[in-house]
This record gives sequence, C-alpha cells and structure tokens, in this order.
Amino acid sequence: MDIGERKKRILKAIVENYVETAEPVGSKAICVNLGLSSATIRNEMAELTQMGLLEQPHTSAGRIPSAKGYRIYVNDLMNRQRLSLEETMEINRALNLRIQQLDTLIQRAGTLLSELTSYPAYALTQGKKNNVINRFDFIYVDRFTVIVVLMLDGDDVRNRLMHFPGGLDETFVRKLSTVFNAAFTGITAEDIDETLILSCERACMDNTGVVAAIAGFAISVLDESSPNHAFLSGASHILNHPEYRNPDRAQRLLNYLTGSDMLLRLPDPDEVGKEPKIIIGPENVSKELSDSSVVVASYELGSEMRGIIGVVGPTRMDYGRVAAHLSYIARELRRLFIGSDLPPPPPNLEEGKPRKE
Amino acid sequence: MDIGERKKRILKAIVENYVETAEPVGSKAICVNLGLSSATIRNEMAELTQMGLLEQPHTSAGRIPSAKGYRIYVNDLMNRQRLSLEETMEINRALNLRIQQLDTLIQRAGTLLSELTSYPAYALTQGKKNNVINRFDFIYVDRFTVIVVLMLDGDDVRNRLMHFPGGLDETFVRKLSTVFNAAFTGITAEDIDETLILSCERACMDNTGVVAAIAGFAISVLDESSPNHAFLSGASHILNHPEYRNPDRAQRLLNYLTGSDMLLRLPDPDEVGKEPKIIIGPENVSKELSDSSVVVASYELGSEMRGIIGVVGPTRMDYGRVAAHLSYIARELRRLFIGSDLPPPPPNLEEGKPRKE
DNA sequence: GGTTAGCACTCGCACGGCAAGAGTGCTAAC
DNA sequence: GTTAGCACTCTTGCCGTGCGAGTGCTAACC
Repeated sequence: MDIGERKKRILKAIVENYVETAEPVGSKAICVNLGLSSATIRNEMAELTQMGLLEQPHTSAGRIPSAKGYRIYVNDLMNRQRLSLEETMEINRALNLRIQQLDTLIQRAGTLLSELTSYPAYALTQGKKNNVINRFDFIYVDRFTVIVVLMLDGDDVRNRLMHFPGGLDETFVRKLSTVFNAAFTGITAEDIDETLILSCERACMDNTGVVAAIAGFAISVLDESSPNHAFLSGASHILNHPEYRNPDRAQRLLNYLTGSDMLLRLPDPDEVGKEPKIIIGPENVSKELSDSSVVVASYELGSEMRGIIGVVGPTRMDYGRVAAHLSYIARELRRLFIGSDLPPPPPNLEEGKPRKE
Repeated sequence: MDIGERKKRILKAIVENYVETAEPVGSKAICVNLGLSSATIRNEMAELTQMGLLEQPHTSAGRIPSAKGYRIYVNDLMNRQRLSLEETMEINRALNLRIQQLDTLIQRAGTLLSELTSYPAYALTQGKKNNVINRFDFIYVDRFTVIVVLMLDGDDVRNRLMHFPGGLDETFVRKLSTVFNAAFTGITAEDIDETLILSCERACMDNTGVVAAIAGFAISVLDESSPNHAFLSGASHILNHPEYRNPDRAQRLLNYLTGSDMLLRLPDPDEVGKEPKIIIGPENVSKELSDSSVVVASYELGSEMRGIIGVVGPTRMDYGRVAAHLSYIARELRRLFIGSDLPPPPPNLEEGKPRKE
C-alpha cells in the first residue's frame, strides 16, 4: 500500500500516541509535533480512515489504529529500538545464573521477558525427539535391584532403578546386557512388539517378566522423550491494561493462555524465524486472540532443544520495545548456549565440566 | 462460644444463603425456611452482629457473615457433604490414567480439584530430601565419554553423561569408581570441600580436572535433590466470583498466587493434616490472603513424595463442597499409590514392573 | 417474656436530565 | 494546498430524584 509521506508520519504519530495513552487520538493531540494545523490532520485522518488504517469508536472521538494500520506501522514506520545498557545488563544478570536445567533456563527467560515487557510471556520447549536407543547398561545393585541405564541419541541418558522380588544374579544381568544391546539398539518405539520381547525372553531364558519390565521401561522412555513444555509467566499483567479491565475479556484470554491445549496451538518453531515475528489481532489464527497481538521468536539450543518464546498482549502494544527485548533475549539464549564452555553436545541437559564464572 | 440453638440455625441459614447469592442476606430472605417472622430474625441478627458473627455493609443492607461467623459455621454448623457417584467417578476416571511421573499425577490432581470446585487450586510436591549418596557407578562409553550414575537414599538415581576432551582409559575409570565409592558415599553436600576433592585427585592421580568435575556433579545433585514444585491451576476462576470483579483485587491475588516465592509461603505438610484444613480470611498468616480463604490437605505418596494440595477462594466459599472434593481427591491419591502394584519403594518416580490395568 | 405486626427511617442504586468538553466535518478564506 | 472558524455530535460526569430493600424500634399479642 502506497500512502503519502505525510500520511505515514501522521499514522506513526497516532499509533505511538495511542500506545502510550490508550485513548483515541484527536487531531489536536498530534498537530504540534507534526507542525501542521489540526484541520489538515483531520483531513488526512479522514482519508486514512477511509483507507481502513484508522478507526473511529464513535463520531466525536479521536481515531485509533486498525489492525491494518498497526501492520503498516510495524512493517514500515516503527523505529527499531535498542535496549539501554541497564536493560541488557539486567537480562544478562538474570540469565547468567548458574542454570542446571535447560528447561529452567527457558522458563526463566520467559519470566524475564514478561517482567521486562509487562505482558504475559510464554516459552515453549520442544525437546529433540531422541527416539533411538544407543546402548543399554545394567548396574547390579543387589540381588533384587538393578539400575537400568539407557543411552539415547543426542547424548540423553535415562535411568531407572528396578526392583525384582524374584531375585536375579550377576550372570543373568550380564546376559541381559548382551541381549538387550544386541536386540534393542537403533530401534524406535514402533519396533518393539510382542515378538521382539518374546525372542529376548528366550535368549535370556527368562520367564519371570524381567525382560518384559525392562522392555516396558524402554518403551516409556521412547514415548516420553519428546518433552514439550509450555511455560506461561506473568499472566496477571494483562489486568494492567485497560483493554482487559473487563473481567470477562480478561478471563477469556487467561483461559486461553492457560488452557491445556496451549501447546498444540502455539506456532511451530519452523514457522517462526529467529527475529521477532509480530502477529497483530485478527492475523492470529485462533479467534480467541483476534483482539490480541503476539510477538514471538524461535530459539535453538544446539541439537538438544528448541522452541519458541514470545509475549501476548493487547493490539495496542509497544511493538518496538517488545521486539527489542525479545530479540535480545533470544540472541542471549543462543549466545549463552554456544558461548558457554559446555562441551558441544551437552550431556543430559547439564554441563560436563564446572563452568568458569 | 455458646450461642443459642436458634441463633445457630439463623447463622447457618445466613452463611448458606450468602454463599449462594453473594448478596447480603436480609431477614425476609430466610424467615420462611426457619418458620419465624422477619422481626424475630431481625432481633437475633442484631445480637449476632453485636457478637461479631455477622457484619453489615451499610445500615439498610442485609447481613454477611464475618470471619468469626464462618469459623463457627465451619466448626459446628456445616453439613459434611459427600460427593455424588458421578463426581467420584469423574475423579477416578481423571486420576486413574496411566501416570508416568508422580509430579504429573499431583499436577493433574490440582487441575481436577480446580475444575471441580471452580476455584484456583495449588498443589505442592515436596520431594524427599535424599541428600546422601549411596553409591557411584561409571559407565565407560568411549575414550572421551563417561556416564556417571549416582544412587541416592530413597532409591533415587541420577545420571550424567560427561565428556572429557582430554580422554581417559578404562583403567582410570575403574580407579575413579573405587575412589569415589570409598570417599563420597554416605556424605552430604557440606562434607564435600576442597580437601576431600584434593585427596581424591591424589588417589586417582588426576590433574586434568576430571575428579573435580565429577565432584561438581555430586554437589549439584545433592543440592537440587529436594525437588519442591508448586503447581497452580485454574487461577482465572477467581474472575468468576464477584468479590474479584475488581481487577485490582483480582490482580493482587493472582500476583500472590503466581509469585515465585509461593513455595516458601505454603504451609508445611507437617502442619496440615490429611483431613482438609480450612483457613478463613484473616486467619491466613500472609496479609495478601486476609480476604481469601484456603482449604488445604496434605498427602503422602509412600516415602517418595509428599506435599499439600488445596484451593484458594473468596471467604464466601462453599466450604462443605470444597472440603468434600479435596478430601476425596487426597484419599484417592493415597489409594492410587498404595493400591497400585508399584513395588513398595517406587523406583525413581516410576514403576519397576509394568502395571496391570 | 418471647414473638410478631406495623411504621418510620436510612441508604444504595438506577434513572433521567443537563452541562461541559472533546473532537469532527464542512465551508470559506488565505 | 492549508488553515481558521463554526455548527454539530457524542461521551462523560454530575446532580437530583424516586424506588426498593432492609433495618430498628415500639406496641400489641399470645
């Protein structure tokens, strides 16, 4: 859409004024900044309204930007903001704490994003599907107890302590190790069936269900090893914004955000670039968000984990500010991961050597 | 406090009417049910007000129960409610799904409680502090990679895959195993200090930091092994209740409930019995809850995990109904745990043998 | 003496009218 | 093309009013 230079300046002024005040913007409010009389602005406003970039709540009120107006603002008019030194310092400080779990890091990033922007933030982790078993190890604890250690693709390691009231001896456990490593490595959940388990039982000469129990553990690990989590932070922030002073509207959004199927509705990391993507009001696919906006970016932590992180707020959102924060946090996540002296493939979500700090 | 029989009946009627309608209760509203004239009720009401069991928002309004009034209602007057068959069935259905993680089970119980009562529910898990190491095992993967498996008290097992770019051979790993099992078992986080690590390094003849890295892992496991989690469900339910239609008040409670220090402020399971404990308005220690009530019970899942589960809502809460639900869910959690054919000490949060279903 | 009918009184609340203020669209002059 | 001026519209806050719910008190009643 090609609109004149002056119209752009007016639209920009209206958006920024409205974002700040949450009140419809009248012609007088912006005429001083633009060096034009209010009448001129009114004429332009009328045209911008005709073009669908502005809306008028009622005849004698000022204008507010439409979704289309925001879109043009975001695409062409918005100043790319940079964070102040203090802000970047704050982010660094909050994220650089010794983090044990990648999950926790992401959750903290979400909380931080929410605190900095005063909007609810969500962070989605999408664990890599390490659905291939690389090796089995069995630790013989005592006659009734064995620890089964399963190594998966992506250097993920899982264990389970298992009790077998029937008792078993070390020779049998060694046998188990041989058999399972031969039969169960390089396979996926679908490959494990009755036949495979039966053949293992025969190979181990087991009729006590030990083999079946271990196979069950393997299946459950393969099944659960796409640990998608969604973290929501600062949901109550929406109550600060006048558009959600209406409790019903606030509740609708809150319900949507905390709904159990949230995970399914979040965009796929593939669809979201590393740079913040801004989705304005009706551009959202889910109608519950049709009067809210979303700013979202994807992150990737090595081969281990990826996901998206973003904020949700009213369409009247300070997109520039939010995008700047989000962009910085996403970049920082990446840097933290690559820049840390983690060994390249991070062992089981934690670092292998103490980190220098 | 000894109040007359008739006053009790009146108080009970007022509480129940108020819980239902959320409106101050006038003398006429309850006179038919009690078979007394409104004037008589008025006289009694005046006395109950004098005694501090009722309150009057303003002169020409009805009465609402005071915190003291609720307390007497809860202690003496409330009918113990039982759940309907459908309700118990619903609970059973929701909880009996195949649960992999105890954490998930508790979280689901919280969500269920929230859905059934229409109040926010929180569930706190307080993992047993297994802060003693029982044994070390080392699995030699390749020249640069070792999996360290740590067995803790309470049959908890942790592992970590570690990369050592310097490389190490199998003999050295066996040495590590001997040394660590000798020096590091039966100790707590405080026992691990520079001296201990140095002596291990000497014993292993290690100057590459491998020993230090493994000790670091041990410390981090000991530190983090009190996995307390707090789950909050259905927070947005509060917006349904007229007392929280005021967004500021709603936000205050929401902020409190989602605040990061929530864990610290929840009562200790020891202080809470298995039967629902009802804490009314100002009886709450934290002033943020002074106009809200809490109904809470503790649960215990074997030696593995315990915690509390409860709901938060306005003082005008249907205590009988909430207590009935909470009581049933807490009992069901216990039954699920004991009744399942988990081996008595459940191995690492999961079952050791496939469960019959 | 406890209970009840009656009545005056209080107070919150919803309603309607009114004035003020903000903002517009249009016209005419620059 | 720009701007000053003006009539018009519409919201908002305010005030007074009437209504209704509910009370407290008194006097009669059982």
